[in-house]
Parts: sequence; C-alpha cells; structure tokens
Amino acid sequence: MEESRYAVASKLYVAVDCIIFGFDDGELKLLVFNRQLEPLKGMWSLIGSFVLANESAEAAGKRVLQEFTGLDDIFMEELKTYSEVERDPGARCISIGQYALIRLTEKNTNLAAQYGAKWFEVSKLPDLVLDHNIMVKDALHRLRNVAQFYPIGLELLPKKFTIPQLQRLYEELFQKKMDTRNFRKKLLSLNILIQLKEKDKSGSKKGAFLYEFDYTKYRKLKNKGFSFSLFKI
Amino acid sequence: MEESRYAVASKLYVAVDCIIFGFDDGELKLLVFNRQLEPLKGMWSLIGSFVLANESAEAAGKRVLQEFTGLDDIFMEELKTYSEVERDPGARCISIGQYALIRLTEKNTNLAAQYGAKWFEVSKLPDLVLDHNIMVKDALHRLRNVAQFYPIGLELLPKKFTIPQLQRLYEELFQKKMDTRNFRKKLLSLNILIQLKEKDKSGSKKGAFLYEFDYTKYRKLKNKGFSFSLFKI
DNA sequence: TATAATAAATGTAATAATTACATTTATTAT
DNA sequence: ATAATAAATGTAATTATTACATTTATTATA
Repeated sequence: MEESRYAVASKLYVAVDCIIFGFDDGELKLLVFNRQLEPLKGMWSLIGSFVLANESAEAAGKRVLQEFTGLDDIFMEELKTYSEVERDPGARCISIGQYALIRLTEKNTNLAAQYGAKWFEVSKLPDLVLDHNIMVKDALHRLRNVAQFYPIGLELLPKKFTIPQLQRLYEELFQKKMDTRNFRKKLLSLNILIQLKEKDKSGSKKGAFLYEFDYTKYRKLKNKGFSFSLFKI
Repeated sequence: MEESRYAVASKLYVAVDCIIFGFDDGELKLLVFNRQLEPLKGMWSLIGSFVLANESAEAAGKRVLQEFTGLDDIFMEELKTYSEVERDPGARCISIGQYALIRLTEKNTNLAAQYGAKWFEVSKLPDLVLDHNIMVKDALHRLRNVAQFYPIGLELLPKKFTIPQLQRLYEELFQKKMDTRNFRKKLLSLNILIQLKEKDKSGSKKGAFLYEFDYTKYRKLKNKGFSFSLFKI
C-alpha cells in the first residue's frame, strides 16, 4: 500500500506496560516503579515504555524487562490493549499490557531496587498512575484463569522447590486453602515433577523434598491444557 | 503528564482487524472482504480500520462490524496485537486483532455482500493480505481453546437450535467426531439448555427438538469455566 | 395403508477422577 | 529421651467419563 492511503488516519502513541509478577515468602508480588522524574514524581507506576519505530511491542516489553531485571529470558505474554481515548491525560496514547512472571533472586531484586522499583505484595498494592491498577486486576484475573487450566509455577518458583511451596503458590493465587493429600496426588499425577534426593530444611525440621519441573512435559501440558480441580468451585 | 514527555517518542498508525466467525450449514465460516479499491484491488483481506483519534480500539472494531453487518450487539473480543515492524510494507502500522462471533442471517449476509465481503469456509480460505492469515490461525486457536473450557454456541447458532446442530459446531471446530450419547449427556448436564416444544424437521424425518440457551446460566458458566471432555485428548 | 428410509433419541456398565478426611514420619532443639 | 514441627501418606465414597448399539418418530413411497 502506498503511504498516501495512511495519511488520512492519525497516528497514536503506542506504549507497553509490564505487569510483572513474582512469588516469594509465600506471597504473590508485583514489581512497580517509583517515578523519580517529574511529572508525577513519586507516583507508583507499572514499568513501561513507548514502542519505538524500529521495534515490535514484544521487543519493547522485553527491552524494558531486561533493563529493570537484567534478565532476558522472561516469560511474558500479551494481556490486552488499553485504548480508551481519555486514559492518559497527557496525550492520546494506547498501551499494550503485557504480563510477565519472574523467578525472584537477590540479583534481580537488587537491580530493580537501583531503578527505583519495588516488589509489593499484590494484596497491598499502592495506587498506581493512570489505569495501571486496572491492568493489574486484569492480569491477576488472567493468571488465575491460566492456572485453572494450565500448569503454573515453573516461571515463578525457584528451579528447585518443594511441593508445599507450590501449594502455597496456588493457595495464594486462588485465595483458598487446599488439602495437602489431594494437592500432592493431583500434582504428581500430572507427571511434570521430578523428585530430587535433596531436601529443603528451611521450612521444617523434617524437611521437604525438593522437586524440579520436567520442562518438556510441562510445556506439553501447557499446550494442551487440563482441568485443575483441587477444590469445588 | 505534559505533552513534551511524549514528543520524543514516535507515533504509529494503529488499526484494528476483525476476524469474524459464523456457523452455517455445519460449516465454520469466516467473513472476508474483497478490496474494491486500489491499491491491492481484488485481494482478500480481513475487515479493519484505523483507530481514530476520538475512539477506542474496541469502538473502532464495533464500528467496522456495524458497518459490514448492520449489527451492533456482536460478540467481539480482543485477540492480540500484531506489531512486527515490517508487517505492513505501506507504513509502520500495528494492528489489534479482534475476533467476533456472529449469528448468520439472510439480512446480515446480504449486507456483507453489498460491501464486497464474502463468507468462506474456514478450511477453504483464500490468501489474505499482510499477516491476516496468521491472525485467522491465531483466532481459530483461541476459539478452540475457549471452547475447551467455556461453553460456546450462543453467539454462533440461531436462537433456536438443535443438539445435533450444536454437536456439529463442536465437531467442526475440533475436527473430531463425537459420540452423540455422551455429547448430549454432557451438554444437558451443564444446565444451560432449555428444551422447547417445537422440532426442527429440516434435518430429518423424525425432527430434532429445538433448544435455547439459558442466557443467565450460560454467562455464569462462561465466567467460571469448566472442563469440556468429550473425547480423550 | 404398509414399508422403507432416515436421523434423533436413549441406557448402561466399566473405568477413572475427585472428594473428604486423620495419622504417622523425619528431623531438630531442648 | 522428649517435645515440637511441618511433611508425607491411604482409603473409601462419590462423581464424571468413557465405550458402545438399539429403538423411536416421522416422511416418502410402494
């Protein structure tokens, strides 16, 4: 098509905003950024960026994630676009929400802190700029939805984790206590866990066996989906 | 925020493209548009539009759907954005894919035809412009995914439909034959169907009872999801 | 008016998954 | 040796899924 066809339409600012989840201490957390520049200095905000002329939205999201966490292999998926005319009083700007799941480490936590970013418990989030609180709500909703039909955990938990830890992730996400016997039975039946010889003794005197995900089987299950029934709806 | 902040970023063209599904004659169909203007005259394309300065992406999608079908209460959901730098050789343009499900009627079919649009069987789609074939593939994938965990049919079938018709929709979507006894049993167990006194005799001598969806229950089930198991995966 | 043809409608037994529920085990600290 | 703690385990009852073949209602035709 020729450029002239397009000339009649107006161009818009296009941004990405990342809704970044982590899991630590039995708590689901979200990384938010404290603006250190005017305008809106001191306000909390999701981490985002404009989509530049020479990059895709996905690339923009990855760029921002890399910058704030130092990681370049982060799980990230598009959530939805936010395009209400008045959503940004500064200028007409649509934003593509992307949610990301990251494995918290000391290293990436420190880097984030340097950038003025902070991990908040999802249940204790401050007010965020613009429509960012809505984005978080939508992302949480999506995450719950995903976890209902697809395995979750590989991206959020440390490489080696215990079954009680995994259960806490599910309980936190769904805000429900689950039965340990049934949880264990179901998770093991999925055939995506590899039991290690080691134990993690930080949580109890007895210690809990460490597990790893079987990456290949995890991916397969994530492709086909299943019904994750751990409690009556 | 002040306009100056934004001045450094470049603006992009933002479009929506609608992936419009219908179901008729036991076939899943897609509405595509034959460009009647240069450039690319005669090429098949999804129906789309630029997002205008004074409307949201959702509004742009609804506007286009209304124009081509005369309907203003169409089920439409965002699929994903397409933002590869080179996706449109005419100019840098991102597109928000939206998929829609419509109930085919003579009236809206005629209107579409007036606009040079045509319903193709999904399995016999022509080549489409740009990345539109990919959008269709993604939308089909999404539709299958949705149908695996949520009820489907209300938006695609006529208000009154038979169970065999509904089964054909599922069989078509998943490209699998299903057992009529199990299908019926499962669907009825969901409690979203209301049996009418009338029969549709167009398909057989015996005739099949017509049903309607119980809209409220359908919506509830769509909110919470379920596991739709009609065949072994 | 009996018969053939056709798709719709139905039932059941075997298997698998989910649910509800309480005790024992391994370890550390005292 | 004992107490304390979270981890790990088993089972029976219920519910859902699967596999599979015959009967039924109706129309068209012989």
